[in-house]
Amino acid sequence: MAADSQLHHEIQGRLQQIDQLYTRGRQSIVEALVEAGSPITLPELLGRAPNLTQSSAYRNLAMMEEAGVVRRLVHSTDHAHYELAEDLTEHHHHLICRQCGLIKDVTLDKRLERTLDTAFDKLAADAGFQPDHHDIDVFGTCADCAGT
Amino acid sequence: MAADSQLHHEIQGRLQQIDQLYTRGRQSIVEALVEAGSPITLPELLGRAPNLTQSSAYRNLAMMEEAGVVRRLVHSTDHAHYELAEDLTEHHHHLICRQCGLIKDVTLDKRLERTLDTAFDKLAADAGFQPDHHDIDVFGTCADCAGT
DNA sequence: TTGCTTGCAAATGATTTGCACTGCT
DNA sequence: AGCAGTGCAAATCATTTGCAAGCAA
Repeated sequence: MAADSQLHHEIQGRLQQIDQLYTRGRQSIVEALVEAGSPITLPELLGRAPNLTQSSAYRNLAMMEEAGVVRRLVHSTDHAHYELAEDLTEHHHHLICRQCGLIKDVTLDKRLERTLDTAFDKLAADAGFQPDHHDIDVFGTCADCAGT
Repeated sequence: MAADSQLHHEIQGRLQQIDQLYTRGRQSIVEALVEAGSPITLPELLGRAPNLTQSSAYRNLAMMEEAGVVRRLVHSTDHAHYELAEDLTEHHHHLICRQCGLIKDVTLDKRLERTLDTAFDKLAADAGFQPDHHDIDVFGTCADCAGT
């Protein structure tokens, strides 16, 4: 709970920086994302917070992405998935089930992450890129779908 | 040239396996992807092969994705990008410019790839996943946009 | 011929937007 | 009162699909 109110406070701060209020509806979105625990789609979000309206949810998610509060993931043709920004949670990657679309968060060990960052920095530099973030998605079949 | 006709032959084989012909239009798509050298969007594809029609291009790309000939990348809200399947080219990852959307292919060294695969297999196993592929996208700013 | 492919135009579905209304401050 | 936020309904835009006509085996 303490961690939660800390989170809400931090978020309010980030919204303030772009002159936005942390309204009840926006809090509902954040709470739904926290409770979900992994990236969810807009319909899923509305299911978890029925007080929300589709258009406002889209609007607020877009605004909060601006504010660095949420992140939008696009892996498939249909619904994008949303999760809290990484620096509000933890640096992590995704295990994605090709069958059902389930997305599971996973973390790599620090040493390996450091190795990767070094490798990416070098690669990017060679290509004239200035890297600022990396995503790793591992595709496969989840336990449920494997049993099909 | 030799490598190219080899490629076309291989592709024709893959299409045959799902009872599809390697028609002129489909060849145009593949040629455009080869010439592009990096993932391109549908409008870009049509620009490179003006003989193509939008709907047929979409249809054929979808079918060729089925056949394991092309891959569809979805990183942003707008147009998806298409590239040849990895086993027709080479295992690689993407450097993506946040400003202009440019996507550049890069490869990691074999040793690091092996380390990663091992790590992912372990992670996935712990989560009950059966992994079959990984994508790594490095986001940042490309040389052109950095000069803005 | 005999279907598989194509092109055109219309449909679909996620996301966005206009506008009038509600609720803070 | 005054303006940011919301909900509703209509608009967008990438992608998909139905159908009639063209092309390859």
